[in-house]
Amino acid sequence: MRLAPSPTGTLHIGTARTAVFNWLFARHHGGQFLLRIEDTDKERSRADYTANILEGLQWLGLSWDGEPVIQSERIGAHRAAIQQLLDSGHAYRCYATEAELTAMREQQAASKQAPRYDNRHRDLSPEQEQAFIAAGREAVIRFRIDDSRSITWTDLVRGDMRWSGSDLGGDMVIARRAPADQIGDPLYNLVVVVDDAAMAISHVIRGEDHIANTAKQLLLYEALGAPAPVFAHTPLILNQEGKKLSKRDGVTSISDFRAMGYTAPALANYMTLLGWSPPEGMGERFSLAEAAAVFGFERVNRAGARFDWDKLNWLNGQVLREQGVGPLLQQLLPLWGARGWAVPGAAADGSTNPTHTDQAWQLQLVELLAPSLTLLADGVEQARPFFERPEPDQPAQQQLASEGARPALAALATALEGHGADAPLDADQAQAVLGDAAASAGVKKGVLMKSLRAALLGSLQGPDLLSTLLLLHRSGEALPRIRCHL
RNA sequence: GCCCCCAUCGUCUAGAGGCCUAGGACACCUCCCUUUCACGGAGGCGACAGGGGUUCGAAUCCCCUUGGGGGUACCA
Repeated sequence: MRLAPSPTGTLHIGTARTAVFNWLFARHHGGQFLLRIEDTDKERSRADYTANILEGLQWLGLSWDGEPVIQSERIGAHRAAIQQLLDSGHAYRCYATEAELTAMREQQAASKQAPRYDNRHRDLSPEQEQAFIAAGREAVIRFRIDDSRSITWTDLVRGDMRWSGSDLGGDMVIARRAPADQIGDPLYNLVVVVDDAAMAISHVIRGEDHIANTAKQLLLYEALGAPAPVFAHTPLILNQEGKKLSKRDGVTSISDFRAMGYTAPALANYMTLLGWSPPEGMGERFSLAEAAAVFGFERVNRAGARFDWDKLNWLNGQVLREQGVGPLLQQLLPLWGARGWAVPGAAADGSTNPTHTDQAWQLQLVELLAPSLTLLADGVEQARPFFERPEPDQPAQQQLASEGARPALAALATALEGHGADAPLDADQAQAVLGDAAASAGVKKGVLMKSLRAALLGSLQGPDLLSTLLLLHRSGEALPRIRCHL
């Protein structure tokens, strides 16, 4: 198997999904998963894109075998193959100019005909060729496509496929324009076939958008005398409108998903689910390794699948929680650190709160926050009020200004002082303190709780209040936050 | 225009002629848990595009229609 991305952009989710299927199939059968960087389009290829693609695959856990093949380094083999096709009469030079071809297409369009090369230079006499050359014309190299040919193959996803040679658009260009005594830059279809053959690829697994290329490539394999691989054309990932997902659809790069806080297991899981369904009883939450154990094209769907953020989000939340608070804390720590939180001697206000660097305290905080996380980044914003004193939002301000709020908080402050500002506080004790405060202030406990939440978090929504109180009390923040609203 | 492909809840899908009163997941709604939100638990809403065949019997097979998608480069 192989993945053959072209470094003309960052690792796209469609490419990544193709990689997933290749990887799954390779691992399932104990085959090899190779990489080939298709950088023959010098205009658009960039080294940083190659780096981005490799990084993305690595991050997703799609390990490949051996060193990636750099296609541009194989130009010798490509030229040799073209020479072979020229020698065997499968290919020839076409001297038609850009302008001539454009005119031809316009004429075809005007008469409502399918645009195609009319094979005008297929059987030029040596004299005619000399005339073109003498006139200073350069030539592309075209591969003969017999209109009467029928091309068939059995696709692992789509079953028996049949293509007519006459629907391939005429003799195809396999080398760019160049002086007639040279071979110009080899083009995609030729290069893919030469490289796949050289790499001994047995199964070509790629997107549905390559189906038409398959017919052309099969003809090339035949002319080159190379055995053709088995093909599997997977359905495409569609956008909300049901069209092929493209860069224009916003977030489509693996690196973007990563930056947004999506985890590799969730993304890989989701991409696998887009077009493949696990066997009965397996559930929808699985690792790549688990999927590889049972993967096969029998369970790959034929219709395109729309990308759905809701489900990805759900999966990501699942993954975040399933790993447990320890690993979750380890992932959060760098993000917190970037904000100056939980870093010894680098608290946001310049001071140091020793409790913030206490691991037991941190673990409790993560445990408190975990249920509400969708993205890892949520664990930053939601942790904020535990490291920085929050500015109450509108609803919280209203609550704090409401009747009963101040007496309730005053009573609570007193009760807390009575317990001891520095004395350890456990859940039972906190409940007792809360009960006492409500009673002595003569307010309903609901009022007290709501007001306390507003004072502590600056918001009427948030994690479990009792645990929040406990955590903030330990960091010495509970009492000050209550007092400042008195 | 031409060629090819596809078609089950809003979305992703299960279903390979009787196990289907069409199953699951996400989303949505209700309830429970919880003096908030979320998590979790229990329910609910919700689909075989249409029309012809074949068959004792069709979501499953065939044909047509409709709809959607992909391709049609001297890009990959």
